[in-house]
Amino acid sequence: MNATARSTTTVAADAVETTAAGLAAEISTWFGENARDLPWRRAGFSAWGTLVSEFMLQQTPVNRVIPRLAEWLERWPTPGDLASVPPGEAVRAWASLGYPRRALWLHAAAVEITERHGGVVPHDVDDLLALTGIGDYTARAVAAFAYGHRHPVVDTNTRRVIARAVAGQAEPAPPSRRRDLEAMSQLLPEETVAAAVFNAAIMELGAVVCTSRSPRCEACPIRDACAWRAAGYPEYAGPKKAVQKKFEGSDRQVRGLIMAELRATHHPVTAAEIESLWPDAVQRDRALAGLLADGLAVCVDTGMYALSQG
DNA sequence: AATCCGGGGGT
DNA sequence: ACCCCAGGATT
Repeated sequence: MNATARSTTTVAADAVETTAAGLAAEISTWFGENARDLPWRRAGFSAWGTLVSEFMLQQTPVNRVIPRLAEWLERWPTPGDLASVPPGEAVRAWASLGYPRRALWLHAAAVEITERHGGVVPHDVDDLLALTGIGDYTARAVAAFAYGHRHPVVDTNTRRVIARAVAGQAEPAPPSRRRDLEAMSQLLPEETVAAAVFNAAIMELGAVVCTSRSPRCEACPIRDACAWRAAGYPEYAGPKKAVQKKFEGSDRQVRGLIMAELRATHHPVTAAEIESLWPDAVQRDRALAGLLADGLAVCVDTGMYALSQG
């Protein structure tokens, strides 16, 4: 059952109206009064800034992104500025945001924007999707937030809010591009500006109120319309998410140690220095080989490694 | 559809 | 200890 299907129910005057339009209006009003003051919400924030922020926010929490974003935009205020430096500089400046190939991909996207789009971040979702490292979420987020275009934007927060408020389930089903966009389209206001606001508003609600664990339902603007609440907060019955392997002792940890060493120095790192980072030679070699294959590290001489020079 | 890919903070 | 985080690419 979706919000539209429940819309025939007459509700008390002070209750949240449970039409799609009513839900969107309530969430957007709440957002207007409770939105966090984030850099990418400042007036005049550039489309390039939005794109950089969205890359950084791919699996890295807001609070860790903010300081790096400021550094990046001061150093590389346009795509052309980033495109003009070696990719290794982007990887170094990425610091410990995690998943450093995002830095490589962001650099590649900057080059593509410079070469194919005259240095202007494209408006068109398909043009954005064609850029390295930009997928379904980021393409729509840039089009909607940087340029105000009307597109459904679906991130993990949005998926969770819809799963609860509309579908009455504790957690969203595994991501499905078509289903997720369809569900969000049902809620998205027709009017362009209202749509852009709502895209941000529902994400914010999921980020600060309708959180994955310990949701703050008492502070939720649509608690009276929430299907999950109405159903008595049933537990999630769908397929279990795969338990991610523990970080300690993983290849990812070893890759991270090597990358930290490469970032820390401005001269090539020797094989001996890399050896000192991890005792297991097989795993160490596998990690280094992976970094070389990914282009995150390069072999500048026999047994000498560095960040990508260009 | 499943796996891989960092790192840090909340519970 | 375990979970989660404004995901995307690859197989």
